[in-house]
Amino acid sequence: MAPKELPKAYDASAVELDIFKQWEKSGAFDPDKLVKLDARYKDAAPYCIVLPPPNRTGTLHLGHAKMLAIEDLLIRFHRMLGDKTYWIPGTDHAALATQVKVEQVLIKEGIKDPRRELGREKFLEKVREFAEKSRDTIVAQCKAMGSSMDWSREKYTLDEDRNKAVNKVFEMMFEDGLIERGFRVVNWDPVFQTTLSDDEVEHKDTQAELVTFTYDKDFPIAISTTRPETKFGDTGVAVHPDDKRYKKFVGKTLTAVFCGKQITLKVIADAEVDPKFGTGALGVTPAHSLIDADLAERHGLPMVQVIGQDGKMTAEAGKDFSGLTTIEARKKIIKTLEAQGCLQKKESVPQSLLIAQRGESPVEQLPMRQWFLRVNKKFKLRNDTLGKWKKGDETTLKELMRYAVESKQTKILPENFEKIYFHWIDNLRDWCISRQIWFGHQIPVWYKNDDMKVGPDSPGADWVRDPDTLDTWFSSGLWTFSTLGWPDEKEWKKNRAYHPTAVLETGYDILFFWVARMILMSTYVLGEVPFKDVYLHGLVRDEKGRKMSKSIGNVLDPLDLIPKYGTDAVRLSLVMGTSPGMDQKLSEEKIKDYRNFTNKLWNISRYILTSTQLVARSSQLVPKTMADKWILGRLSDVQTKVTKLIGEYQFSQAGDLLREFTWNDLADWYLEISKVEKDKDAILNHILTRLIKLWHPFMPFVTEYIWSLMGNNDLIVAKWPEVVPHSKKNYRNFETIRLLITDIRRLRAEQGVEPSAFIKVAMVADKDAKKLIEENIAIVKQLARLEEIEFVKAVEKNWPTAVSGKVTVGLNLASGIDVEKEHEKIQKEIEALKPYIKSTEAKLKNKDFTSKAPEKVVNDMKNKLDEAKAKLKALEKRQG
RNA sequence: GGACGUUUAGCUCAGCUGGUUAGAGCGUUCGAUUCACAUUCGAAAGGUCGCAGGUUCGAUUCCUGCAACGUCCACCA
Repeated sequence: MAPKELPKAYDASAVELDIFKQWEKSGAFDPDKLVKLDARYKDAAPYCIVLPPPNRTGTLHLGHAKMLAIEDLLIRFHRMLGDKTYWIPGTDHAALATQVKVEQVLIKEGIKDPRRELGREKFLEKVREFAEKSRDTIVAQCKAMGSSMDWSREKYTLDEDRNKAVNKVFEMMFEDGLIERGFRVVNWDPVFQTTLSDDEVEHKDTQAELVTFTYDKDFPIAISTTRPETKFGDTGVAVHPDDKRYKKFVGKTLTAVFCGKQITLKVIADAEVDPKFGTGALGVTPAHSLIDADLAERHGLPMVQVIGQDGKMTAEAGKDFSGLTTIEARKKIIKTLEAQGCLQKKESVPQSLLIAQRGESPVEQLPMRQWFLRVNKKFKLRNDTLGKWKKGDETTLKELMRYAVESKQTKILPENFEKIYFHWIDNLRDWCISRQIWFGHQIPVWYKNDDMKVGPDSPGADWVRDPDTLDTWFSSGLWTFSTLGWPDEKEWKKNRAYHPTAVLETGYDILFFWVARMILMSTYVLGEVPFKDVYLHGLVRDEKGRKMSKSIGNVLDPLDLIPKYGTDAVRLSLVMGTSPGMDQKLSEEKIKDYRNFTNKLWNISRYILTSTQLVARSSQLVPKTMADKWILGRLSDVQTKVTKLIGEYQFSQAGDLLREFTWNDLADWYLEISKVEKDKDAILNHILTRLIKLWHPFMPFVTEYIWSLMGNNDLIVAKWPEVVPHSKKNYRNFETIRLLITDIRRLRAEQGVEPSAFIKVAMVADKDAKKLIEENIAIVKQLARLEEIEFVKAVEKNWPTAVSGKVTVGLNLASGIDVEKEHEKIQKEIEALKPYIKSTEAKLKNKDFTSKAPEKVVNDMKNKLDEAKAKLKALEKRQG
């Protein structure tokens, strides 16, 4: 397209698709092909990011879009800096989440109980089909966002290579005694019929009824509980060791008939019991409370399971209660106790109910035979680890996780999340890793009678495989190195340099689920951290700060926004005005603002392209005027700061600086100046070239398009502009001119002067100021719309006047002005100035201040005072 | 119960290790449409930096307490 024909408004949707295809074709996404594009990538430093793999549960939301925008920004920045960038794409099978989703879909389609009706293989077929479709959608969405990932090496948490990694790590951990099968109390989701890890269980504040009673009429100790139905499983009563009321019972074994069931209770003393709560005695239910299970273990109490996996009472509850739901049983028990006269008190208390993370179903704690990863167990390290331990040294997984962050080998941003991370680790319990769902990595263990063998392949004909699958986070934990080829020796060796990866960028909501588990896996398997930095972004919320959800109907879909405003605008709106770890309120209004900015950049480029001759890049750049020196100085300054800020993950600040330079300095001032001073082709091209590069990581599409219109190709691998030193003096001088022009414009607006009219002014200026103005006389005249500037000793009394710096300027208006009003206005300015001068003088007289404050601060203040005094003098002179 | 975060202009947010008379965008008000852009341009108004103490020559910035809002964690049954 010839530049003259460029459309007035940038049409993102008309160009984005082609640009993306061009990038893909160029090979810029592939670290091994980069060198073909530019030789500087030959021995370049590796820079690797793994994409937090989106769940294959449907489509991407704005949180994903934010993640993609930030990661692509980093990747593009580093690619331009000359790093060998490798951004690894992939998706997550998200075991339970996906299976549940598919089940819902199938139920909607009329299959009442999909798993039972279809059977494992057919059901899994449906899940895989759904997952495949999700994957296609996700990939398309990532591409629409402009993500420059290497699509030729896409990974999946459930593909064959990842399965090898999972099996291998399972075997290693089993061998080291870290993974073991055990009969323990676990979190059980009765709706989805599977175990859950502690992190998948949430607490919900509710009101519950706390009942106080004795097990039967003759029982000497009363206890309190919110869950009477579990009391069939009580095997002990715990009291505080110093509690005098119960001292005589401690160590004794009592019996009772609880609602028709004979139970045996050992009275134990444990410091964990709070003597002030309730009656000070606690009925211990080892099978249905993790806390009680701990107590029971300490005191050797047996476990009696009274609630089954279906959430109903078992035969252990006696024939009157077995088969009832827990709620039904609870009501009946209270009634029975009341009738027996055992009930002492009923009161409403706040209680935090355990519920499953997805869905609202309550979670039961049940004893079950499951697989556990032991985080507090000592084991012998297979590698030299984190520079602290040698191969063969003993430590625990918890220690590894803690030291990785403590030693700053992994830095978390924002820093306060480190505290939260440590707190989580310190309270971490063994991780239940087996799930009773079908979609996932099947546990690589085989059984034959009492024999057990670990490994993916069947040891023989009579052996049966464990039907359970692994917690989805087990495979996600390996993501940084499983995607780089581990455990395949050849692949891993090839990619070794990319690990530890540069940065993990993700939402703070999965710090524990994922970030911590990656640190666990990587330090255990490799002896090194998975990434050097963790950048945690905040959640994207609606304009009122609410979570986006389908039920509220406030969801903004990236796929709707992109065609409407352009990808660049969507990306900017997710990066600007945000800081790490802080939630962001996003409105469509904001996206529109950045669409406007995209268009501004487009028009700046359009103007330069259509009004200048393309200048060869090699041509010497000679700033001629003060304005030239000013804008180049500004550009240089912005380049330095933006480079530094992006390196520090301060994207919003970097973007703000760029925006200010682009819109304010360049468009509003320098381009207007260029219309007056002329002959700026070389300098304008120089600025545009750099500007487009600096913006590229933020808004890749429009910049790449402009780049092509400038007759170049592959901005994506262009060299990040190097910083040229500059003198600050030049542009400080020019600021004086800008200030003067703004003052005149304000005076004109105040006086209602016809904006297009050229008027006469008089100025009072000292020698230096006069020289400065004369040097820039054409600019001042044009931008302030002046017909004539007369330098005088004093401005006529009835002319509207402004004092800026050392210059006093007055408008010579043909029609009369409101002298009274003018006088008042200036008087007001004088009155505002006086207290400032007074307080500043006082500060400067204070010896404590002048002796203790840094010299620069004192000097700056002196200068300010001088300026203020000069201004006051000029104003007072004006008033007569 | 513990921990963390937030509180700055009508709205959304900057303000990094304390140092000018606290900034930006949006919105508002006034004005402008041949001449890159009305997805625009010029100008203006608008803040006792949540409250109370403390440290300091100096506090929006550091410390303590309080309040409101939010988040995470948690074995008071």
